[in-house]
Amino acid sequence: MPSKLLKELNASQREAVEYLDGPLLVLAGAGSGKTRVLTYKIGYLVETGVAAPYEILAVTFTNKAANEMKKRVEELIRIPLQGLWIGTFHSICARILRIEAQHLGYDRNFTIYDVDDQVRLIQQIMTGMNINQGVLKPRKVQYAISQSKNKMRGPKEFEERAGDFTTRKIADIFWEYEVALRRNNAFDFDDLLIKPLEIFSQQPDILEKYQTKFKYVLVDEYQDTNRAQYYFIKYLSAQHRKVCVVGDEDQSIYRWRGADIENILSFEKDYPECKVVRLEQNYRSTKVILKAANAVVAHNQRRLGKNLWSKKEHGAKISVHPTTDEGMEAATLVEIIRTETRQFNRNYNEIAVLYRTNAQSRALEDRLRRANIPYVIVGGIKFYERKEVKDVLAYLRILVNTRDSVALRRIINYPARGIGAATLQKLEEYAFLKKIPLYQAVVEVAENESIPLATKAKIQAFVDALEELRHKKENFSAYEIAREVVDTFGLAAQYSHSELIEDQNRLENINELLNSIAEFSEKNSDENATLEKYLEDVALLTDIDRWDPNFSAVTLMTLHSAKGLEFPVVIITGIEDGLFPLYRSLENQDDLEEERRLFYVGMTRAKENLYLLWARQRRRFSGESSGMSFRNTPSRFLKEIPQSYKEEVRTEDELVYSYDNSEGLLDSATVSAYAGEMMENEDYHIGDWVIHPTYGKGQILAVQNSHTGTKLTVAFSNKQIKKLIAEYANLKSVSSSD
DNA sequence: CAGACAAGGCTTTTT
DNA sequence: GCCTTGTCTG
Repeated sequence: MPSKLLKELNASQREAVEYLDGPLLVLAGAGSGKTRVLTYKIGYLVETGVAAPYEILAVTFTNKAANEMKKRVEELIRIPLQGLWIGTFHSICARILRIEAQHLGYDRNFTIYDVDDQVRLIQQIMTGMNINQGVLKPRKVQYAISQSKNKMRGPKEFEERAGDFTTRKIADIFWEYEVALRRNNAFDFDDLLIKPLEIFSQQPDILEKYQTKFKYVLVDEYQDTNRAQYYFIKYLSAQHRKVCVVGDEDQSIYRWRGADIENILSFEKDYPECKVVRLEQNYRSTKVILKAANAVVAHNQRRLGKNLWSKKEHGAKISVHPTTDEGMEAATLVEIIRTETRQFNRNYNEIAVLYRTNAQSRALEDRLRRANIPYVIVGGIKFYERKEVKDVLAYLRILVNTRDSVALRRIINYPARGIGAATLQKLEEYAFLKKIPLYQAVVEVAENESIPLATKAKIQAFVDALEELRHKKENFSAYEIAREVVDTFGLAAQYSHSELIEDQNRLENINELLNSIAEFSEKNSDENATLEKYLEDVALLTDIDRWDPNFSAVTLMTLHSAKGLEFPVVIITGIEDGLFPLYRSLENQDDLEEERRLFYVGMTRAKENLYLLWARQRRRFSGESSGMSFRNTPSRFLKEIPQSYKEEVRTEDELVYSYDNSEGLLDSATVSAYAGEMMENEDYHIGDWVIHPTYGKGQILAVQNSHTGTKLTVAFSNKQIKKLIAEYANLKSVSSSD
C-alpha cells in the first residue's frame, strides 16, 4: 500500500523514508526537515507493517523531541505506538539498566547522580582519603572522571595514562568513586551510557536479546554521538543492520563532551553497503540568512559538504549592531524587541536571544525586566538543580533507594533537627565497621553505644518518620508521598514564614515540584506512575524539556540549547573575538571550527530576521582578570559574512530610551549605560533634569555632539520623548527632580 | 549545634 | 558581581 504519508514529502525526504533495506545515512542540513523524515519513517514502518512499534528503537536528542515525535506519528497514522522505544540515549540506557541492573550487582531501583551528587560523593571520598580540597578541587576531579568516562576509559585506563602527581591522585579517587557508586546503588550520567555496554560484552545473550528485538534503529543528531553511543548503536544494529542515522556534520557542537564528528564522517566506511541521502532544501530561513550561514561554515575544512538552498523570499539583511558595552548591548536588545513587537506586530515568543555563555544572561535579564518585557530563561541554574527542589528529591530518593548515602547526608540534618557533624561522624564509623550502608546505621541507632541518648531520640524520630513513609510508598501515588514528605519534615514551612523574596521563590518552587509530580501521576497509567520512574524522569530532564514555546515571552538561552529549534526572530549577542569564539578555542583549529559550527547553528535558527550584537567593552568575572573590562574587536565570524548580506546599524546614535516609567525617573543602570559613550559634553549629562518652555520638566536620555549643535533626547513628564537641539531649545536646567 | 558573617572562587557549552 | 563554603560566636 503506497502510503499517503509519502505525498507530503519532497523527493529526497521520500527517498529517505522509503529506503528500508539496510543502513542509511541521511545528511540533513539545517531546516531541511530531518525531524519530519524521522517522524514519517516511523509512521511508514508501522503503517506498512514492516515493523511493529516494539521492534523500533528511535534515539532523539531531547526527551521533549521524543514525546512530540511519538505524538505526531500517532496523529499521522492513527495507530497507537505501544512498545515503541523512543527517547534520548540516556533515557533508553536507563531503561535497559532497570531491566538488567542485577547483572552488575545493582538493584533495579538505582539512583541517577547528577553533577552535584557526583561532587558531593567525591568530596566525601577525598575527605576520607585526607586530600586537601583547596588544592585539588572536587569539581575538577569530577570533570576529569567524567571526561575519561566519556571516552570509555575507566579507572584502570585512567591510571595507566596518569603522568603527573595530580592526575595519579585523581586516579586514586576515581577507583574509590567507582566503589562508592556501586555501594550507593547509583549510576552517574556517564555510567548510563557505559554500563549497558559492559553488560553486553559480559553477557552476549543479553545483547542478542536486544539485537533481535530491534529490527530498526533510528538515530537523530548522529553527529553529536560520543564513543559509547557509537558502540551502543553499532552493537544493537549488528544483527539486522537496519540502522538509519540522521545528522549534519556542520552542526556538531558537542566535541567537548566527547562527541566525535568522525562517527558521522566515517559512517560510509563502517557500513560500506549504506545508502546516502542528502536533504538540501531548507524550509526555514530566508535566502539571505541561509546564504550568509553557508558562507560562514564554508570556512571549515572538515566537512562532507553540501549545498543548502531555499525557495523562500530573499528577506531582510542581517543587522549587525556594534555597542559600547554590555549595558548598551542590553539596551539595544530591548530596542530591537520593541521594534519587532510594536512595529512588526510580533509576539514575544517569536523572538529568541542567544549567547555563548550562561553568564551573559544576567545583564540582558536586568534590562528586560526593567523594560517590562516578559522573558524566560532556558538553562543556567536548572529547576531540578535548585537547592530546595533537590532537598525534596533527596527525601524521595532515600525512600526509593536506601543505599543512596549522598541523599541521606543531604537531609539527615536538614531541616536542622539536632544531628550535627559529630553525630554523623559516629554514624559513619559505625557503618564502616559493620560494612553496612549509612542508612542502615541510622536505623540501628539504638544499638550504637557512642551516641548520647538525647541525640539517639532525635535520630529515632527521623528514622521512624522515614520508615513509615517508605511503607506507605507501596499503596500511595508518587504525589501523595511527596506531599507527605514536604508536610512531615516541614520543607515548605520554613520558607512560608519568611518575607524574603528569595524564600517566597523557594516556596513556589517546592509547590511547582509538587505540581509536576501530580501531573506525572495523572499522565502515567498506574503501574508506571511510581516514585522510582518519576525520579528517573526528573534526573534525565533538561530545562529545554520544560520549556513552553507557546508562552508569550522572549526566550533566552545558550546557543547549545537552541539546537533543533527555530524562531522568526533571532538575536545573537556577544559576537566578539574572545567570547565567541572563546579565547581558549583560538589556538586550536578543531576547536575554532566547532565554534564556527556553533555560530552556524545559531544563525540557522532564524526564519526571518537575524540580529547580531557585539560590545566594544565587556566586563568579565572569571579567571585572574576578574572584574576587569576588556576591549573587544568584533568576532572573526562576522567578517566571514559577505558584505551584501549584512548591514551595520549604529543603533546607539539614534537610540531613544522607551519611556514606560510613569514616575519619569531613570534608574542608575540606564543612566550609566548611556553615560558610557556620551559623557563628553560639559553642559548636559544623561539623567540631568531640564525645564522646557512648552513641554515642561524632562530628563535627559541621550546627549550627542553633532555639527549642528548638541542634540538632546529628552523624556518629558507627559511621557513624550523629544529630540532637541540644545542651543535652540531654550532649556533651563534644574538641580534635582523636585 | 545553629545562625550570622566573611572569604574565596567562578563561568564554555550539557545529559 | 554573585554564590558557595568555611569560620566564628552564642
